[in-house]
Amino acid sequence: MSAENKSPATRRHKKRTNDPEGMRKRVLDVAEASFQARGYHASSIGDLMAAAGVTGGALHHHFPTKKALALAVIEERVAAAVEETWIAPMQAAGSAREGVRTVFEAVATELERQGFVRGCQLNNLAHELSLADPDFRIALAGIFAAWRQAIADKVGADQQAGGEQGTDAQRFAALAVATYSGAMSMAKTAQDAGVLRDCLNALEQGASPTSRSGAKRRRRVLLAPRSL
Amino acid sequence: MSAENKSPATRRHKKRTNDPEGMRKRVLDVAEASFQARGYHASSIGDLMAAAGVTGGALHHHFPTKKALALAVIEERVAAAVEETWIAPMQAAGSAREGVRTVFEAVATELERQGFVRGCQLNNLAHELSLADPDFRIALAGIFAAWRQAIADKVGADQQAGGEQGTDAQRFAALAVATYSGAMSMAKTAQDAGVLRDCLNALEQGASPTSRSGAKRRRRVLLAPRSL
DNA sequence: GACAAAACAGGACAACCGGTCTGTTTTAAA
DNA sequence: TTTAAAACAGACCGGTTGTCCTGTTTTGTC
Repeated sequence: MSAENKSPATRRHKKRTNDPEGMRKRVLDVAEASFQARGYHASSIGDLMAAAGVTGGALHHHFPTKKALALAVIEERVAAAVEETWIAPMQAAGSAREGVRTVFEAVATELERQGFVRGCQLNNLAHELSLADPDFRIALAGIFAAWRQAIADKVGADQQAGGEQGTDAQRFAALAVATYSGAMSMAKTAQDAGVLRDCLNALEQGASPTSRSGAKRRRRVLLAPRSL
Repeated sequence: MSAENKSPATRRHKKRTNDPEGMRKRVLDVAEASFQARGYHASSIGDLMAAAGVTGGALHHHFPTKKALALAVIEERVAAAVEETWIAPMQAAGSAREGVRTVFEAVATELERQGFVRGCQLNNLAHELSLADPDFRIALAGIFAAWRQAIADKVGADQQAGGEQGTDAQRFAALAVATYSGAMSMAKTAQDAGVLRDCLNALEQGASPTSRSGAKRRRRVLLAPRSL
């Protein structure tokens, strides 16, 4: 099966192209996709090798253990995904609330377009790996913290611009992240992205009672009387 | 305790107490705990057998496959956990918002008492198994639906009592469940239940923007949701 | 008591997992 | 050119996985 490359310029057939960066990227691509679709434990390195078209020697050269591979996926790919879909749009938004709405709607639209819901990469791995290994947990917690901080920073910017005076930035950020994460969890389980819009609407409508127009809006709630 | 020597023969037999219900319960107990602590794929049936003190034959008699065992855990234990910690307290609460607050605080207090966060059983399994098998996904989706419905029903009851007139029951329920699920996800990853209180406070403070004057509330999402 | 079915014991097994090992090729510095 | 290290190939191995199988004991029914 040789005698394929008989170009006179090439004296010997180099059937191997050393491309460490490219090979590493291919492995990370496949691992990222498989971890998302099947999870960490359900993804065998044999499957990953076959899907990426790499040999065991090559894979173990770049990632000595499966844990190292997962850690690389978390630190490089999952963090980048959160950066791309949340942090950057949030910084580019006109306000924190506008940014949250934009991301929710963009994700919902994208999910409806592609027809099925794979879930949030960060939450998927966080649930499976947080208790499995402290290194995993710390890496994942860092991404959550950066995500929340980006939203809180935007609220802080809004406040310096005169808005959001009654808002606690950290709490608002926690609520936004929690709502998104939980909504994605339900969307994945129900295979229906509609719950994302439900949550966004409920969030924007305000969670405080009777915060509708017409009457004086009373915030700060705390239910008044004990009915019943 | 009664008759050890029921047989006149001197050959010793292992005294075996046939207790199908008890053995089944023991297996479910161990499986529920292990799935919660380590997840489905990371829990081997060998470990479960050892922890429950049952043999392979016994386990296989009650649960032919690992999938059947997990399905039983989901339908019997996870559903019961949601019923106990959410649905029943919600029905017993004075109002929907009061019920949500009560549950959030109760869970946060309990987590702080025991010192670490194992996460929400439903969400843990939902993330790992929703895409793994349609049977898993449907069973888990049903629990999510019942959970949301219990909250929505309470909002409906509040509305019939004169309150919550401006609230969309379904959306409110989705938001409550999403917030709890997402907050638990962060709490598990950070091993800190404080985010539960942050989210609850943000929820009660109201997420509606302060500066928005004209409440242009839209009733329905326009995008026609594609099936799936 | 007879007897079929349920309940349980425990070994066996093939497939698979993650990791290691040795060897070969490519690269780049000296 | 020499040479050491990096990059890659591919076989190999011990342990584990989930499941199946045969056999034994208990239970319920007549």
